[in-house]
Amino acid sequence: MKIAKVYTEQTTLQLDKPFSYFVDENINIVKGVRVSIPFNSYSLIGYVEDIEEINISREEYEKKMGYKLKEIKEVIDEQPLLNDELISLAHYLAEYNIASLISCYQVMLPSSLKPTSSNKVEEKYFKCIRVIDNNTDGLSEKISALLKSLENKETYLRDIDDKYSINKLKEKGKIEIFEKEVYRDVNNAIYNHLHAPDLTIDQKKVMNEINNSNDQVYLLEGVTGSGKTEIYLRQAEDILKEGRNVLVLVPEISLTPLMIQRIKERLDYSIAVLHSGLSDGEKYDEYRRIKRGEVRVVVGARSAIFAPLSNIGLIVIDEEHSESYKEENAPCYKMIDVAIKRASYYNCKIIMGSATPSLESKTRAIKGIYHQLNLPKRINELELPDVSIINMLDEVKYGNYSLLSKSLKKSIQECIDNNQQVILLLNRRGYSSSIQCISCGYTFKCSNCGSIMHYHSSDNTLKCHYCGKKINKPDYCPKCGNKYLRHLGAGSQKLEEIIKKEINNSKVLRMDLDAVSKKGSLEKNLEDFKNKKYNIMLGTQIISKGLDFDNVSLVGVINADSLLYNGDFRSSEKTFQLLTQVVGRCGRGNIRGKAIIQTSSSSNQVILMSAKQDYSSFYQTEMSYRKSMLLPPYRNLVLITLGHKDKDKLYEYCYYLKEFIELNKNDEDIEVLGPTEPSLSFVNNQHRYRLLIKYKDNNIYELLNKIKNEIIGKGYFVKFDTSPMEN
DNA sequence: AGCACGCCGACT
DNA sequence: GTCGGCGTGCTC
Repeated sequence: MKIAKVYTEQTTLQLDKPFSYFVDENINIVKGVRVSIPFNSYSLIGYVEDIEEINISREEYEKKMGYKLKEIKEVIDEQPLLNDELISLAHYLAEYNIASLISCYQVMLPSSLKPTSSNKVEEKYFKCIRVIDNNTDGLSEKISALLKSLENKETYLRDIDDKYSINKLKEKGKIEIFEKEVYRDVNNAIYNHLHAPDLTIDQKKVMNEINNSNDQVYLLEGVTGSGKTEIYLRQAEDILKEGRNVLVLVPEISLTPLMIQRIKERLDYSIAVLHSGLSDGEKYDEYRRIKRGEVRVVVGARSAIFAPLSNIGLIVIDEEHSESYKEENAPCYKMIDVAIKRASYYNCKIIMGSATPSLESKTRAIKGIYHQLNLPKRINELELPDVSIINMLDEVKYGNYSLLSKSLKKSIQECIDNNQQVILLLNRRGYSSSIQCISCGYTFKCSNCGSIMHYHSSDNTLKCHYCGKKINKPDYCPKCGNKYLRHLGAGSQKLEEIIKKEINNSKVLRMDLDAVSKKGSLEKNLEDFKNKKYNIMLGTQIISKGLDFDNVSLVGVINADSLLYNGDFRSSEKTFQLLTQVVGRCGRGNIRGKAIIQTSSSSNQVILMSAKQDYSSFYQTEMSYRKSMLLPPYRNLVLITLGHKDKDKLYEYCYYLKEFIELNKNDEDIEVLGPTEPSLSFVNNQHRYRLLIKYKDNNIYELLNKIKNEIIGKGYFVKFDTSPMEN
């Protein structure tokens, strides 16, 4: 008798175990496919983890196990969805991130192949013509010419205008029309081939260092515009020549077109793209092209790390420090961890580059876990932009309440008058933010722990997301008594209006989420900006990375403070990275770039250091802060988010759980903080609280699994994050 | 998670 | 009497 061990599509940890189903002898089934199954009183999609051959009867098995077996209703796939490497990767993901196995399979697969009941995508077919008899006897001149033109190849019916003659040929049995599968083509642009530029001395040194080393992970630290991409391209070229494949990760969907262009201009190998901006159909097709071995290079955002590419010879991770490499939903994986796992399987190198490496990665490089590489200078001896800092408090003092300082306004106008282009960064934090006194720049800090407090409009309070302290929002600034308290983070539409009104000849391109989410519009917008259809690009963080326009000579940062005061221990790091990146967007052509940073904290060290692009000072300063506060990378964190519709009950349970952890921890170095309210404290009709575990080098997984088992079945929503980016 | 079952209050 | 609120328990 055959038994299928099936995981249901339900991602809850409570159901994170296989259920046995009876498999009829006549059913063709292999492990690793999706099936339709009856479950409890309803019907679900399941994933067949294993098929077992058992030599007792169904009745005996049922008696022994104490439950009735149900039968698989339908087998959905013929072939396994994933190969052995990716199956074991799913198990690793589940274990490492304390997530259900099925949720791991679901993030790894494109939605059309996910084991869930939601939408299905089908292959796309075009009608295609094939000649079966090329004898032209008795045909008119026109029709025989057509038949000749169709010979020895397959022609899409839609490419033939003369449908009448085609029908004639078909009637006479000269041709047949069949359905041919076509891929939905997502990156069909063709670029002119470019020759490789000469390498700088630094670049040569880096290339040699990689080629002569057997280390696995390389951290390529290079200032903006230092030619990191050239290193990726050269390394990729060598690997592709050897016959091995290359996986390239970029932080945002918006950077894929540019990366693909760079690769296509230089390397003549087939490329696939994978990111969430593709339609389900496109993703399905790209996925299968990769799986069938039809592509050599895959470019994509975070989830592309699960591309079914085999024989990987190199993984490139651009802008290594990027937050977007962290998945915030279960399984809350860190892409870099997955990359390292896959690289060890294929025994290949990972090259990750950044101008501002994350503290974790830099620390690993210093310890020698990663191999440090440096590109300290911009190529062509280009100078870094000239950066000035504008104190917005002074502007207010002199009666300018606008979002634009006089100096920035003047520079924008100059730039436009000289036919050059401007990038303006407007930082905005969506749901909750801090508030700041417009007059003295005071921001509210928690009196318990010194963290920045968040404003919550629902009950007009300020809350500390670290220790949980909550106060009512004061009406006046406690420092200077001013009653104008401004929310950090103003809208991009407002700024667009101001610019249109105050700057002559401005042609503004607004790049916010709406502009990017619409399919194809991003590429078009970037292209239009490159072709100077616009002279000002205004946007949020998406414009800070990777963009490379020769004609941009001015970068303006509207409000450098908004990230700084978002109440997270990584806020300094994020601010430094963002400012350094965005300043690096200008002065990449022949003109020396200029950057203007507007801030209400003009003496803030982080802002001053990013203006100087001084990564090493920043690293020193921030590390000593992290050390004194016992924060990563000196400590590891685990964030447990719990949810329930009854807020009081949830709060009480959080305290119970905190106690539970205290009792079960086997090491004094393990500390539990909270419960605290997350910035999104009410989701899907559920309240949320979080507990934060801090630990040093202990093996925490035994404890985490105990916690998991304690929570399971109590009716609470739970999410584990073993490498949280925030607190 | 999602569904059935069951126990209680307030309606025609 | 019976409709529907949600707490509880189970899923091969």
